[in-house]
Amino acid sequence: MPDISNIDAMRHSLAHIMATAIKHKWPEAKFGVGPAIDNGFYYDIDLGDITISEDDFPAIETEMKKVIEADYPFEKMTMPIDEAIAWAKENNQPYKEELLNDLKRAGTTLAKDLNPDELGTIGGDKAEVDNVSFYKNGDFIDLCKGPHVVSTAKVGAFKLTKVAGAYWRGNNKNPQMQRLYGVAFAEDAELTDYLQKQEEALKRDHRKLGQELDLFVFSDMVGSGLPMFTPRGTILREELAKFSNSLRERYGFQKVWIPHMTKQQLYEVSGHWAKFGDELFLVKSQETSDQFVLKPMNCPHHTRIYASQPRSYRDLPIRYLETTTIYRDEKTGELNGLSRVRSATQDDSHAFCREDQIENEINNLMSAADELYQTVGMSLRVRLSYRDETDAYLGSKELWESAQKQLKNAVIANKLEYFEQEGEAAFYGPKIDFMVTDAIGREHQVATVQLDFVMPERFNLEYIDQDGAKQRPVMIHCALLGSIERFLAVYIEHTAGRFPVWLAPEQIRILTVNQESATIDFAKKVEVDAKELGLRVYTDNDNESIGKKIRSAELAKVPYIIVLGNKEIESQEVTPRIRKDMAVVDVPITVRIGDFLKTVANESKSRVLKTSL
RNA sequence: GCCACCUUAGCUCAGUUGGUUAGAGCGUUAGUUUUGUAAACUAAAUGUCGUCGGUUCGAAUCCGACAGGUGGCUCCA
Repeated sequence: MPDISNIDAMRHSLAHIMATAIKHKWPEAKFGVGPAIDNGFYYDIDLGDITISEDDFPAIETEMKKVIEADYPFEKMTMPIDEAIAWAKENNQPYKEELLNDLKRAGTTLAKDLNPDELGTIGGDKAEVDNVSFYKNGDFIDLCKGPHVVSTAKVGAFKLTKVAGAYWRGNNKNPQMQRLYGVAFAEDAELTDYLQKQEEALKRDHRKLGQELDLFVFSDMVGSGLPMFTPRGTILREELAKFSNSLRERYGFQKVWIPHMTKQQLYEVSGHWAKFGDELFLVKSQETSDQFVLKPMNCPHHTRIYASQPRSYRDLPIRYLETTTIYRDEKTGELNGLSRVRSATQDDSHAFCREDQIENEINNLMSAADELYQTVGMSLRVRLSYRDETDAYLGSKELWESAQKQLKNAVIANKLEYFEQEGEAAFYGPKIDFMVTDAIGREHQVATVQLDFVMPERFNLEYIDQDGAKQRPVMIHCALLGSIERFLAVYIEHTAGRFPVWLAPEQIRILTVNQESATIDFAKKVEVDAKELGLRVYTDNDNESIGKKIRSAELAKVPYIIVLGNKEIESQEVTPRIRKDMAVVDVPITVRIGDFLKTVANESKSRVLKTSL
C-alpha cells in the first residue's frame, strides 16, 4: 500500500512519468516545470508546432502505464552547476538551462527570485546551489530537487484531465507552453471519489442552474459578459438588494442615485483614469466634444453629492447607499458566467466620517454583514488587511495605526472569526475582506469594507470642526454582497438553486387535481389570498397527471407545493409538500389553508431558512 | 488579450469516409383522458446546422476569418 503522507512525492513523480511518456512520443519535447499541485500535478511542455489535445490523452496514459509497470527506480544524482548547464545545452533543454543560469546567478538569494514551483523542479536549497540534483527513471533524466517515490510503480491512481496554455514562468510576455494537468491520489477509491465530487460541483454550476431555473440569460447580440435577468432572476436580485439596504438604512444610510456615466474629468481627478484607463468603456457624445465614460465605480460620483454643500462636524457621518451597476471592460478571456462580468451591480455604500468615528461606523457595517451572512446561511470570516513597513501607502502613519486598531476593535466587538495580514492593504487605506465558505467547502471572497484616506484628499473634501477649522473626512467604502452578480454565482452554487422562502422566485405552487370549474375557482381563490399576503404563487392548471405536475414543481425547486381538489374544497385544509432541505420533520402535516398561507408569509418576512410547518 | 477545445430545434444530444427532403428524447401545441403527491395516451409544429467567405459537381461534415462559449494562463481598483 502506498504511503499516503508521500502523496506529493507521488504526484511529482507522476509529472516525471508523464514527461517520460511525452519524451517517448515526441523526443524533441522541451520541458519547463512540473510540480505537484492540489489533487494532482502538471508539466509545462514546449513541442514547437505540435499541439497536444485531449484526444492524445489515452495514448499518453498508456505510455505512462508502461513506465509504471516497468517499475524503474528513481535514482538521484548530483552534479556541479556548470556541468548541469552543459547537460541542458547538450540535451536541448533551453528552459532548464535558463533556470540553471538563474540559479547560478542568483546564488544564495535564489529563494526570493524563483517561485516555489520552479524551486521544486530545479532543486533550490541554498546549500544545493553548487551541486544540483537530477533524478533518473529508466531512460528519462530530469533536473529536479525531488523528493520522489522509490520507483515508478509506487505512484497510486491518476488521470490526465486537461491541457491548457500557460506562459513560461507565469509572465504574459514570455512564450506560451502547453500545460498538461493530471489528478492523482494514493488509492483508486480516492480518485473515483474526487471525480464524483467534480461531477457534483458541475451539477451546481450556476450557469447551468441559471438556465434550468430560468434566472438569467446572455445574448450574442448584447455581448459577452453582459447578463440579463429574467423575471425570476430579478426577484432574487431585488430581494437581496432590499435586504442589504435595509440592514444599513437601520444605521442611518440614505439612498442616493447617480447616472451611469460621467465626463472623463471625474476620473482624472480621482486618479482612476491614469491607473485603470484601459478597463473603462468610453462613450462618445455626438453633440459636444466631451469624452464620457461608463462608471467603473461609484465613489467619485458620491463625493460630488457630499461636496455639494458645506458640512459641519455635527453632520458627520454622512452615509450614502446605492444599488447600482458599474461597467468594466474586462478582457474577454476572463469572463465567466455571473462571477466575472462586464456589467456588475454593487450594493454600494459610502460613509464620510471623522477619524474618531471610524470604529463606530465599522462596527455598524460588521454587524450588518454578520446578520446578512447568517440569514443566507453562509459562514463568514474576515481578513483584516493592514499596511506593512514599506512606504507604499498614502496618509499619515498615525492615521493608519489608529484606523487599523479601530477596524480590529469593531471586528472583535462583533465576534467575527478573523485573521490579520500585513501588506494586504490598498495603498489608500486598510480594509476588511469578507470570505464565505459554501456548502461544498469552497471559500469565496465576496465583499470588502475599505477605509480610504486618499479620495477625500483628491476631491478636496472637507468639514468644519468645532473650532471652525477645515478638516478632511475619512471615506468608508462598503458593499455587503459585493456585486449582486458575483454573489448570486456563489449563492446559486451554495444552495444548488434551493433558495430560502424569502428569496425563492416562486414560493408556493398550487396544483389542481382536475380541470373542473369548482377546482379551478377554488385554486384561483387560494392564489388571490396568497397574493394578498404578498406571496409569490403560481397555479398549475395543466391537463396533466398530478404526478407530473409535482415532478415539474420539484424540479423548479419551489419551496411549497399544495395540491387542491375536492378533498381540500371540503376540508379547507391542505397537506403542503415541503421542499426536503427546509423540512424539520419528515411527516406530512395537514393545516388550514389560511394558516398555511399566513405561516409562509411570516417565514418570508422573517427570512427563515427552515420551515416551522 | 494569449493557448487548446467547442457551437446542429427552446433544452440535452445523435448525425457513419463530404452524397437526396438533417434525426431522437424532453419541452411546446392540439386532441383523448379528469387525473390525489416525482413522468397518462395519440398526433402535430419547430432548424439560415453560430455568422461570413473559400475549396468542391456537391459542405452540418474540409479550410479561413469573425462572434459566442468552456478549461487554463495573465489580470481583477
